Amino acid sequence: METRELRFFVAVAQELHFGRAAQRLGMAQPPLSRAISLLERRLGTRLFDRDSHRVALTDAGAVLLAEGRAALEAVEAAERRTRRAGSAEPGRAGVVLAVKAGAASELLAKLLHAYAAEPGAVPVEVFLCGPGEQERILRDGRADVALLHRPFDNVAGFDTEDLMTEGQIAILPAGHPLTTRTQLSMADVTGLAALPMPRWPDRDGSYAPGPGPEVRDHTQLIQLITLGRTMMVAPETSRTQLPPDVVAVPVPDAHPVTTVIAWPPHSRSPAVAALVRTATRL
Amino acid sequence: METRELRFFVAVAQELHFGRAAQRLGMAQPPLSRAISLLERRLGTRLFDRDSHRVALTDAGAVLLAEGRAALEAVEAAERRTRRAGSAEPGRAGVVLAVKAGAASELLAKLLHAYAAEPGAVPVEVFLCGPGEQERILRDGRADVALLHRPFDNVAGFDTEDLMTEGQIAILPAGHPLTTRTQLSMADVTGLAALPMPRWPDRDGSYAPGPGPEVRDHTQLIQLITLGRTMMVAPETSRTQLPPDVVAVPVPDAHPVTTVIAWPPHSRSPAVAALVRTATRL
DNA sequence: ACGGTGCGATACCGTGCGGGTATCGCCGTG
DNA sequence: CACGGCGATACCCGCACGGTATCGCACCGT
Repeated sequence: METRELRFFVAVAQELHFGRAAQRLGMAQPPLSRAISLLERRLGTRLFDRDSHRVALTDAGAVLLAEGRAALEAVEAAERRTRRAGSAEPGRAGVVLAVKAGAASELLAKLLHAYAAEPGAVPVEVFLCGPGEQERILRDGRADVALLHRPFDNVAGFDTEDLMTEGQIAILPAGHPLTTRTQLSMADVTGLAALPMPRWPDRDGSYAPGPGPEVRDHTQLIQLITLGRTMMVAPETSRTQLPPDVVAVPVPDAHPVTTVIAWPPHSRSPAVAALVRTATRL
Repeated sequence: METRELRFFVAVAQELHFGRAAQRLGMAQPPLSRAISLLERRLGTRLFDRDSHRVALTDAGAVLLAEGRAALEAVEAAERRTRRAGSAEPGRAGVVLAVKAGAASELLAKLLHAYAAEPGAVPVEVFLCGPGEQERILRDGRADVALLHRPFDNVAGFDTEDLMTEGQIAILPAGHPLTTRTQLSMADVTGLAALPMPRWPDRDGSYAPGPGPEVRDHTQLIQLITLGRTMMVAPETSRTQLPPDVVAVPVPDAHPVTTVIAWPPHSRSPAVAALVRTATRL
């Protein structure tokens, strides 16, 4: 199976419409139809149930959609990582480390400092990204290694080492009634009609419906908290980056957050290995 | 990047010889040379350092070899799983479970029995394979889920759930001096010149050099033990399948063996999920 | 009931790319 | 120094892939 065919298939499977899929692929509809039915013939299986007015995935099609997406990502990751490895002087190829902007900054600083002192250390480019984006960045090859946060980030398919575990705190606007408490429970902070939790964008950039404000990054969120529009529950160490006009209150029963260092399991990079070794020794 | 190009590249990277690689690919050498240099141009990077008498991987080439192999495996897995999903009647697609022949037989029986009793259970095909082969079978899509044994099998890249942990026993020919002992240490059993550990085939079917006999499956191995030619260290539960003319002695300091159920992290199969759920509840 | 419309399938055509053969250029070797 | 082995280059050919035109079908509205 060629990646071209897989891309065709995935486009049709997403659109469930040959015409629109063809448009998205920048081609005409007939060759797309032909390519799909040729693929079906080669696989010995229908991938779509289609009459002239509806297109639906078969069971086999659903399998190919899940598996094929993963495969396409692997191919693209291979391409990106090769490009990156090639655009560096030989023997000194850097690594890209993906971290959530504003998270684990102290740990990150210690890690970078300790790693730089290692013999044979290589330049580390830090790729700052939005919440939950590290996973995608690491999967698609834009990064070689990442700091993720369980249980928020999905670490499936990566090798990981735990680095630290911490409790969470609620971050509230100054003067809010709850700020007088010395600690809160999750029941206290979820479902506050006056202070709904913010909504982060999905992978495709869209927002799920809900009462909270739509946010895109941390500064935006902090600003909305100071304005008394929302609140958040975050790991304890984020306390160090808060402005003076918000208040942090521990939430002992919130799920503890574990910061892990993650890398693709087939990584053969000595630099990634050294970075991981350094991280686990902190 | 197309999988065709990747296959070309991997062939050359393995052979480090354009002529032989072309032969293996069933094509002539010139188009292969052209394809590789076109790929290099598209990636903006040399993949091989080559003069007229030597071909060697560049750093970028090494990256592409590791990443590209994983990507090709993902594509082939997608293809196999789709074929399998398509060759079953709709809604009743079976699952393939890979297990090492002769291992965890009691656990396996309990699992199959318990799963069959679940509502919505689906036929489970058991794929019996040689030691360490499960990983490959699961990675390349011939199986959907597998029972693996840490620390022997490499579970990197899979999601896993631990099922059981057990100690190991040494399996010796009856009458051997060590069989009088009530327990042994690893130091006792490794490096016995008279009873060298057997050698299992590599993934490519070849054997590493060493003193032990070359074995291919369990019955062969057991027979060699009864003949007094070798011995083995195996999980405790394998005791139930031993013939009467061998002796098992506990080895408390051997690394404990954990049987895990493993599946590809992107699996969307409800049947696999149900099987895993059943397994963890045993 | 019937023409309209939207969509996938089919028919047919041109071209560019992938593969083949012949040959060159380079270098290590007896 | 002639030879042989190997990768690169030159050139040619066939076909597979993509485009346009059109068909067939099913669901509409009137």
